[in-house]
Amino acid sequence: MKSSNSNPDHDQNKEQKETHPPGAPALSSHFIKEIIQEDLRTNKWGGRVQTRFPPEPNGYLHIGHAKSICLNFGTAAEFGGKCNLRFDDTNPSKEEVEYVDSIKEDVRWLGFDWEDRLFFASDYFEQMYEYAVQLVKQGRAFVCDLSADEITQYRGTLTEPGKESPYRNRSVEENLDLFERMRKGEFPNGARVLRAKIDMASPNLNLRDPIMYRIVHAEHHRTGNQWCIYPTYDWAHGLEDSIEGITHSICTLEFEDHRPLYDWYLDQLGVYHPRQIEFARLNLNYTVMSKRKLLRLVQEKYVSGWDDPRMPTICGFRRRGYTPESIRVFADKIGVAKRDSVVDFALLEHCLREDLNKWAPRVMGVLRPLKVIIDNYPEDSVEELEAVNNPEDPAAGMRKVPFSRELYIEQDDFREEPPKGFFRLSPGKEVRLRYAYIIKCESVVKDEKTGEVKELHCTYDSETKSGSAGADRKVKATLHWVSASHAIEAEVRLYEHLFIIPDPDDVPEGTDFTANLNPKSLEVLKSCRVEPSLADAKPKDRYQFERLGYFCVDLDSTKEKLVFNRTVTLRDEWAKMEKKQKENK
RNA sequence: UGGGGCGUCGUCAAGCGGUAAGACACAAGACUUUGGAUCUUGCAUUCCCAGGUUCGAAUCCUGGCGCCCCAGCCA
Repeated sequence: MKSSNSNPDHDQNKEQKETHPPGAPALSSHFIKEIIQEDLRTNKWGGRVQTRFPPEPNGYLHIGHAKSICLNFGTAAEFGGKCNLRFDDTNPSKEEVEYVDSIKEDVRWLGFDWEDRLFFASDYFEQMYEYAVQLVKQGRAFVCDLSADEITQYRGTLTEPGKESPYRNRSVEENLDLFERMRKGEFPNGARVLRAKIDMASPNLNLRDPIMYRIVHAEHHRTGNQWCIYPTYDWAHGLEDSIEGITHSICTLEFEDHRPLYDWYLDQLGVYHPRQIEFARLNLNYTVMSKRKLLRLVQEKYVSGWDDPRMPTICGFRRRGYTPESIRVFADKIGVAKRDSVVDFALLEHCLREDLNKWAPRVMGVLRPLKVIIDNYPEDSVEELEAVNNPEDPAAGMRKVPFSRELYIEQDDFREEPPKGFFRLSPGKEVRLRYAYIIKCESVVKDEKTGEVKELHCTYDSETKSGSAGADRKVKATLHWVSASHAIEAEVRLYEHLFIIPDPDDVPEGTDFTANLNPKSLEVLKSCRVEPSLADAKPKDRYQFERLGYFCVDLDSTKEKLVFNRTVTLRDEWAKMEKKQKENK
């Protein structure tokens, strides 16, 4: 990861960098770091720290993978070590290049660099085959002719031991011959497998003569038709780690039961032997994380695709406007432990706001426009008002915003009958327009039939212009606005949690997680108005729309038609109050 | 009922025998031309439960209880 102290330039009219340099290094500690520190102290690995991120290219990466990526790349970097990007491509029937490309893009976007260490399990197929031959020669592996069903039956159950395969005691010569012929393609899919000879009575099912190779006549995205036998995960993974000289092989909890097998293979072979360490995978409330469920959301069109801004995929968060920095900080804050947990989505949003607040340029945009006419403001006059680009960063400078007689404000900022605690605009009340004047609502024009508020007639106090002597008069609220004739029309896509309840899998009998999909997770507003300084906004640019939230220019956006995604709202005390008031009724 | 893990604030999470960090969330207040940001304060007499060891236990021992994972030729 590169680090830099230079301040990115966030002037609206200049290029916005998509990513921002990482801040201070993480300081949090966890049990894996302790293991590494101890190993460094005892010089167990000759002072090396070598990790790897080993995705299977059978789907898109999600925020759970981000935790693993940050753990593997981040921890290695912290101890002066290296982390490999390795594709675990041992199952040609499920894997595709589309996925390897997206995975590389996502890891890079998160800010990590595998340098020249891009590896594929398939690069080791020949070596793995030789190791398998070695095990056969040692009498620790055999070719089994049982069918898949039979193998299942022979395996026994959680409480009963399994039975040994009738093929278990074939001679080394016969096994060698059969295994070679498996490789040559003499047998159809499923006809035979190569199995390790361990212990059919082991209480750990993984040790009941596990399968090392299966016959799969399928084209592999990298090796083509070179192979028709493919190694299983358990057989392959430790070998991959061993070949690459991994020191700490970090994986998730469900592989804890596999560690004895990982160790057994490496011990039998007498080769370099990394240490496998397991940690709890990330769960987030209000979303789902399993590849299977994510795939269903895409295939059944509940979302527009893998990069739908509501998806917990890395590309989804990217499109939504999340920053790599915020995800890295999040990964650090959630910690690493062995207990199952569900992290509050609010923490991720907190990390996002914390980052964006520092540098996102402020602009004004009105989502649901309400026309305001300043009756006592000169008809043809236009003032260019000074606006601060970012109060958190004086270096971000100022910009001009045009002000005129006809404006738009937010519909939410006006109430004909203001509820308790509402101190925005209402009939007879005063409010400040940001960077402009204090205005007073004089009258309300409504649609005769529907009663809908069409426009507001106001007057302004010319003595109260921002920055002037009379500007210090206190009013309860400051509203954002745009000049009607200068504003640019834009589409804004509003997002909420994809699911309506914290645990999407909490469903009544007979339904599934899709029953908890939030019908309001996407709302498209077509006639929003944004200030003219946004005319040159390009996809991926991020802004804070004052008082509303952070927004990101979407990939669909064009010069003619701007499209924004709401990345995250600002914290909103009033919304909270209002919600509480409603709940109390 | 076999094996492997795990149980500390609403949610994450430190703690490694010396008397419960921190973060998010929440609540109250200050400040504020973003009801944003910032600041201040509050928020586990108690660590799944019950015994025991000890001057002293969240940490050690014993016994319970609860949750997660494992019976793919997936990873």
